[in-house]
Amino acid sequence: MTKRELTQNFDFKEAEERLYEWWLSNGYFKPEIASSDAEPFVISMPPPNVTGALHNGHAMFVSLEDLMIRHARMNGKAALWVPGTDHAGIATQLQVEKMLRDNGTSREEIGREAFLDATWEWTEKYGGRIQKQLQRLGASCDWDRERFTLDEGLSRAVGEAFVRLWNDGLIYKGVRLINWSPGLQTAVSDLEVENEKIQGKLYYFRYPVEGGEFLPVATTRPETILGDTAVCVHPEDERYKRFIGKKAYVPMLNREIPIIADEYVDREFGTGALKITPGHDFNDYEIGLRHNLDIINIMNKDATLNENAGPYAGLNRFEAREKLWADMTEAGLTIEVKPHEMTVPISQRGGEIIEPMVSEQWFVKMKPLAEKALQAVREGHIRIVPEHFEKVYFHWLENIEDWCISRQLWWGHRIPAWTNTESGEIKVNLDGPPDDSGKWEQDPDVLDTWFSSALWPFSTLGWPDETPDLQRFYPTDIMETGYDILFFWVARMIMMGLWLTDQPPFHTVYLHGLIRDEQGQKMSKTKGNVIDPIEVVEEYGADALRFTLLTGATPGNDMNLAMSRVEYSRNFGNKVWQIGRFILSNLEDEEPTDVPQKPDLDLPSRWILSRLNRLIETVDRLFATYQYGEAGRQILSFVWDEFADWYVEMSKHVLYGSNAQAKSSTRATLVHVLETCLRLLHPYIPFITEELWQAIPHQGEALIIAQWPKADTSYFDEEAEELIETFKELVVGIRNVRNEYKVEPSKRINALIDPGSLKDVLTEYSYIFSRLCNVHDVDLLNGEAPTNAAVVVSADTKIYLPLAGMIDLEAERKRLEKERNELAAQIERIKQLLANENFVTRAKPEVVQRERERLAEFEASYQAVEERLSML
RNA sequence: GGGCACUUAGCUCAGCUGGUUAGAGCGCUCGCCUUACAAGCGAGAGGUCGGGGGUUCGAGUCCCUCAGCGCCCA
Repeated sequence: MTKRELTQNFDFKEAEERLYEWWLSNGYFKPEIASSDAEPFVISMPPPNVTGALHNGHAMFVSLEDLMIRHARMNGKAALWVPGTDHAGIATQLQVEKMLRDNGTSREEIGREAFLDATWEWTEKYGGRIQKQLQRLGASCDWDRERFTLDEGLSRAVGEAFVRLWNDGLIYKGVRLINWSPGLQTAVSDLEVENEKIQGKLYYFRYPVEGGEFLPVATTRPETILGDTAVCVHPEDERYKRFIGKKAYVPMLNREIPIIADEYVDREFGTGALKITPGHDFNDYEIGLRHNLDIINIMNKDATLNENAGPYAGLNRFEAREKLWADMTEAGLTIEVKPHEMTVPISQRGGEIIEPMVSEQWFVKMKPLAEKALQAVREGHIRIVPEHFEKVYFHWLENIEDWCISRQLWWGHRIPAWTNTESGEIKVNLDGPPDDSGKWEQDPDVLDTWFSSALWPFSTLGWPDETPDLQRFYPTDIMETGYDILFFWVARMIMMGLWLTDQPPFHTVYLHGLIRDEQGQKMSKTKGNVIDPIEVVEEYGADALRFTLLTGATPGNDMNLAMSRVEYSRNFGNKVWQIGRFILSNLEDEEPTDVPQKPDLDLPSRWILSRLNRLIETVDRLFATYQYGEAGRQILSFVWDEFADWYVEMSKHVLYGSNAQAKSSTRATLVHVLETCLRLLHPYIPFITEELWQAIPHQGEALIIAQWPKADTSYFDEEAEELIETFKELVVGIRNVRNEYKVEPSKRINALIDPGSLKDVLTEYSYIFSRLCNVHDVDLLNGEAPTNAAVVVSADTKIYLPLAGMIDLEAERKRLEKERNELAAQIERIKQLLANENFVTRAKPEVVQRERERLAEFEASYQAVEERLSML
């Protein structure tokens, strides 16, 4: 490949789409790019809503999962990332219903079949948008294997799962109190209900009791009085004991109900007497079951009151509350109304208040499924990162309730159950009615969308068929998603996977946090603080967004996304680009693709290669424990703070010099270090690294399939690292002096070195001073140290900077005294440490040794500063 | 009510096998267009790591406790 002239900056707008297309068309995203016997590495993408648009949660999972996939691919694995979308029952149906309303019709009007046609049209129109947006972020998933929860294969999987669970006795149909969404007109599961704290009221009133007495009762929902089937007191409550067993009369309806006793009652709350409405309250429902109470449903599907509410029929819940209370007041039955903080159940989707209602629905019996899921994590077959979410997972599964899976919607997988119109018998059958009698009616409901999502890791690979993909790529490896759907999705996948495939669907769950705005506020349209990832990509490039998300968060913790961080990430990309430009412009005709021979390496090269290989080792260690953020920061720090700021600067002396062999060796080192860094960075910032890699000398056809670097410990070079440390200390010291004495940056000054024990190396590499702190002549000190000079000290090395006419002896004394005091404090601290016998005997030997060495250095420096002070 | 996290520089956050003088970005001060980079370079200021107690030779890091803030479940 011929070298390209690099533009001044990376033109991500031009390059991103081109590179993506190129990767895609070369089949790099497919696991088949690896050798046929390669170990697979598989991630199932959390399927976004088919008609949805990209938000930061998507950007987060793409960044993380693409990083994992690219890393695995570079490690020679058969990396497979299965993409797809979710039919999102409620959300999509709501969108289509709104469209129908806007067109002056409704789903009821056009009927089920036409509605489904309209919804398919809708998904075809708006589906695909999210895929393109994922691609803009660089998602290297295998689009040939893309799936949709409602496509034919997955629908078959859903049917199969339903049948198996039914046959195993884990699915049942029953009448129970469920969460009803009056706005959506469907049942929802416990998880789809959110509890919101509100400032409500507690209503105190008098419950009429036989014999003309009254029992004081308090309630937060007076309208449910109409559905009361008992009044309950604590069995040991002296105030009310005598009422137990008597009859009470429902206010305004005069329906007769019993007064019962149950220890559930909290004597401290309200009046200590509880009205029981089993038809509209979960706690009351439980009490009702215990006491065999009647269950009266007083509401219609739209939460208006029904005929059981007598004169209040037809009113909605809130009107009924007002009217009933007014009527009771008139009847002299009310006592008082007090402000009361309470929680109300809110629909996750519709936002309206959920009504507990008795209804016939389909349920999955969860206990047997949960048992297996608990075991899998307890026994370590599945690991959750970060670990503390395991506790959350345990707690939820240990207290799990049955899952209401039927939805009174049309968009979704229709329940494959048939009811005999004559006998009422229920049969589950996948392909049409159980027989041709014409007496079977299919259940009108569809399944909760999460039911199909729960099968995702294996249904996308072909289950229930034993396809080659299922055999090779299942179980998958990592499930990466947000902690907010741990119960909704992750736990259910684990349960279904274990039950239906006898295997954990993945061995690791990696949970990321939520993305908030810079102030830590949740992003919302109403607050107007939403950051659109696509806009960020357009302004700063996909790499910048990815790098920010990857290095700005730790597993399981929320992240506050600040645009200043995105900008910084973009700047880092630019820094990498500029290093590339510098190296390319200094290669002349050389095309080094190997590291130079070790004997040819100069000190700076030995140093940077040692640092590079340590970096690789560190990054590998961090990757092994999923610490991608820390790994990314380490790479940045190496590239910017060590490679660019020091090695590249030092290399200029050689590159601009005349020693051909030294030039060659330095060029090779520059290319090698950059090329290795590009490989390390590729999973983070795939676009700019691929573009740059193609431009510099390299082996292989594409960075995306290049080998992940391996640390070569033979490059570890403690001596070089210590020497360069000393150089850096001296250089910073000289720059500091220049700054303090306000020496013009452009002015070249001279230096006299008293090299102490480092004579040879300081002499050989004295150019470092001239190049990095603009020092003109660097000479060895001959004889007496000059008086009119500032001094920089590191251990037994001293550098004098004769600044004729600029040195204020008093200022120099102060500067050195400050330094002396700091050194003295350090020496004192270490001496105390070493005087502590416990430290010397119990601390690790290398720690003690290190402290001894440091003490020696500090003492040498101290002595030098002291000497200098005495001369001034 | 139960459970789980969090509290580190002015702001936003790293710091996961306990071990140099606790780091970064933004912001702030001073100085620089030094032929890869002003999306940059150089030099700085700024923190008793929420309070208290404990374990340890040694604690931002482990344990207990209190406080504050947040999330999940009921």
